[in-house]
Amino acid sequence: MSTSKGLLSIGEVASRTGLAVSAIRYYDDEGLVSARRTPGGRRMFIRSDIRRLSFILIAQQMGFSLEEIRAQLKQLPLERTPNKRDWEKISRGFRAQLDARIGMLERLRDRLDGCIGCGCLSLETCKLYNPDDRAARTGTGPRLVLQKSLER
Amino acid sequence: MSTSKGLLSIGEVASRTGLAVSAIRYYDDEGLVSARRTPGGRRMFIRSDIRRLSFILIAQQMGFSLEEIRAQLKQLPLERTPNKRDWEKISRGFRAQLDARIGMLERLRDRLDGCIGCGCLSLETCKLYNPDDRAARTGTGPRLVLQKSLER
DNA sequence: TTACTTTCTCAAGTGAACTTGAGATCAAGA
DNA sequence: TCTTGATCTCAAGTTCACTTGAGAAAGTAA
Repeated sequence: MSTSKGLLSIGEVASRTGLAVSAIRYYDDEGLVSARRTPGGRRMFIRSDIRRLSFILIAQQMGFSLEEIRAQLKQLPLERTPNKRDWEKISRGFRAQLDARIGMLERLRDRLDGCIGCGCLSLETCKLYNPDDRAARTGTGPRLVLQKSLER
Repeated sequence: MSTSKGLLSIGEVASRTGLAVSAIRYYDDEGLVSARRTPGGRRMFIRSDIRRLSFILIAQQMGFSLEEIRAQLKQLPLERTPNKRDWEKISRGFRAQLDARIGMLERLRDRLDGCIGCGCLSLETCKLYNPDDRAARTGTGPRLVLQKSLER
């Protein structure tokens, strides 16, 4: 399967990462990884692409969109194999975002304790509604007018 | 606007919750709320529907899908106005899920500290990959084969 | 009654993140 | 060389959570 240069076929990458072949092709099209090609036109991956794809998986599980992930990955060099320092740089920004997300959920939980229990849940008075939460929304969901002004 | 019976029009509910009229109609179609109708066919909401819709908003912000939210809301009575005890029941299940989600992110963060820093991120050896995370995935994303067997 | 606003239904469109299918080509073993 | 399996491209389909648009009917204020 793997050639003399240690490159990996898409099938091999798929079985090592657990991703579907179609998903990997999609990420390649979207520029989240960039596969080389054989003279015949087949994608060939370097070993560190597995790490790249793994990063995508983990980040998705945390709730990041591919767009956000793309932004993080831009810090990695495409030519040379990323080294420990490269990954550490990403890791820090990543960790910060993760902390923020955890903090948001914790604040929400705390407010929940004092709030749903009391049965109020009324928009005007309830502390559950504050811009903090709304700004942090990810993915689809009702488009609040308020949200517009909070987009960065 | 509001009739003698204290019912609310869809426009009024929209302005009180911050939701778009179209979103409220959608939730009604999906059975997340159930509006009564005037003889003319217009939706009319009872006051506790505002609380219901507020719940939907909060739950979405926490990352729950409408399907999961629907499941939680099934515990509420549709006929009578839900009382404090009704809401408390939901709140407990809700709080438990929230704790689980926070716990998951925290475990991820802890592993991240020892893992991305080291630069391994290799699927075979990396502790970042375990069924715990995969089972908890929400929304779209790569469909892992593994995930199938973990769906409940 | 007229005018105007709000709401109605139904069909179709949107964006994210892929998957599926068709038909063709590439690469490797018997 | 032949056959088989992996891979290719490109277009179209899928799910979620809605939004948009068109055309019609309901309610309300003057």
